[in-house]
Amino acid sequence: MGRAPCCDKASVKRGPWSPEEDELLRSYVRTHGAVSNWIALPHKAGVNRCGKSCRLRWLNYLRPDIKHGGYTEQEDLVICSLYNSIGSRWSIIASKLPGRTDNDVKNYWNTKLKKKAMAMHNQHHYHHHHGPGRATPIATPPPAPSSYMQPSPASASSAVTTASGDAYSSFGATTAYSPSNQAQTQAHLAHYNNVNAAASAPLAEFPTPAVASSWAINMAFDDMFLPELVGAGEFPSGEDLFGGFGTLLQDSRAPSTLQELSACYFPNAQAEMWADVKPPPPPPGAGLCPSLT
DNA sequence: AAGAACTCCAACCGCGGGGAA
DNA sequence: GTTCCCCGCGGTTGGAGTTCT
Repeated sequence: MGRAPCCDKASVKRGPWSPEEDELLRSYVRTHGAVSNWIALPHKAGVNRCGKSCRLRWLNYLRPDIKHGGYTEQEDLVICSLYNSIGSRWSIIASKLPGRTDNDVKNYWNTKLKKKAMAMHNQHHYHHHHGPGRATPIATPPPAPSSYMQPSPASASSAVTTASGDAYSSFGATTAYSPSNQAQTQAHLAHYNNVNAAASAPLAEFPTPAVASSWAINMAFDDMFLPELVGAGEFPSGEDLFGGFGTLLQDSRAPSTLQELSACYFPNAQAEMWADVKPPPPPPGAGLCPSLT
């Protein structure tokens, strides 16, 4: 026994919306404010459409704050990282991108971003298997700011620790930070600091969006841990955006969450972007990016 | 120039969750 | 506790537009 249809599909119009229909819906919402009953709306607004269709049209197209197209590299990163972290929870991902809708983000991912990620994944694999001498050149990542790389005593991951080439697996290297690789990490840090000391530009506390973007472009997408790249149907509970970091998240001492991690990568993002990703209260002195605070 | 192939995205569909009765 | 109804979500589709051959 199936579910009763929400409306009489035979008697309502379907397909693309006309400007007149858009205006009817827009003016109704403008007059009456937030819609409490979408099923009743078509009759009240004089639109011969299914209520669900009206809701979708409003949410995805007519809302005044909607942005279409023109995704920035920062938004790409947010989408990739959140997709990696939580999967195809488009409404949640879209909620972190002001002006974007779940449908828009989903379409963007399916039509463009996924291909971009796959292309970079393939490029990385070629580079990995054939060596740098034969590989399609992958641009050298820009220097990572030392503050990125400072491991936290209480919690850290390769996402913010290692500074080697693999360290550019910043969105999901699979090896978590551990005390045993701290020395190596510090060596990498020193290397990066030296490199940057030699450079004219001093290390910024965070990369500018442009630097962050190019950095993201150059990072190993292999390490982004995209589920389709690793053949994972579901995300194991211990795996998340930052690879083995998930296990750290399960550690009650570890205060870090996507919010905090994201804040490391997108320091200029609006605070409310991450507002509903609540970290557990950090113990004193603990934190993923203590040097950044 | 024309048809095929591909890309993009608005819209549809069915399902699950949650609140009200 | 159960049923009903609506909302919101994620997956999928259809078709317009664009690029390729």
